[in-house]
Amino acid sequence: MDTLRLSLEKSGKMSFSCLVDQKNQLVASAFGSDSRIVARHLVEYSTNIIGRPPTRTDHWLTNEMINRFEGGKHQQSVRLNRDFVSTHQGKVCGVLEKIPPGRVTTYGLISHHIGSGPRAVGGAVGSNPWSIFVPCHRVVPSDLSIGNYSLCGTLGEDGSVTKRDLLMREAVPVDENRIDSTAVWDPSEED
DNA sequence: TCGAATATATAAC
DNA sequence: GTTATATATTCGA
Repeated sequence: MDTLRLSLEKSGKMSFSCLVDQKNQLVASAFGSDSRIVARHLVEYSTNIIGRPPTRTDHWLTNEMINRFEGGKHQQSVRLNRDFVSTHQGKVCGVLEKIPPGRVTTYGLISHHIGSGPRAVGGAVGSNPWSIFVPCHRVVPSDLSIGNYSLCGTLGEDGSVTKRDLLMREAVPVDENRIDSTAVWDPSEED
C-alpha cells in the first residue's frame, strides 16, 4: 500500500479532513472544532492501518465533504476504499448508505435486518471511518432521541448537538430532541 | 428505573 | 489461542 494523502481545510467553526489513497478513493474522513485534533486523528489512523503517516496535500474530496456537511447537493460521486474495515462493519455501512436523506433508522432495525445485535451495530456505526460521506448521523436509539455522535473518536454533548444539526439541516422532523416517528426508515421494508 | 441478553472488537492472560 | 472487558443498544420486569 502506498503512502496516503491527508487534506485539511477549515470552514466556519469546523475543520474537515480527508485521508485519500493513490486512486483518489476515500480511506477515512474526520471533522471537529479543533483542526489539530482532526489532523492527528487521521494521522494516527493511517499509521494504524499501513504503518506510516500520510503526506499533506489539498484534495477536492475535502471541499465535497464541506459541501455535504452544509447540506448542499452532492456534486461529485465519491469512491470509498473499504479495504480496512471488517465484514461486519462493511455490512452495516452498506445499510447506512441506503438511508434516504431526511429519514432516520435505529440500531435495532439495522441489527434485525443484517442478523446481528443492536449493540454490535452501535459499535460498527461508531467506528465508521467515512464521516459525513457515510451518513451515520441518521442512526438513532429506538426511543427516537438524538443519541450519540463521535467527533474524532470522542463522545460528548457537542457531538450530539452536531448530530442534531445535521439531521435538522436535512429536514428530519425533530422537536425537543425527539424525532418524529414518521421519519423512521426500516431497511427491511426497502423496495 | 434497572438488569440481563446480545454481537463484535479489543485488550489481557 | 483463549478468556475477560467494553460498547454510539434493547426489552422486559
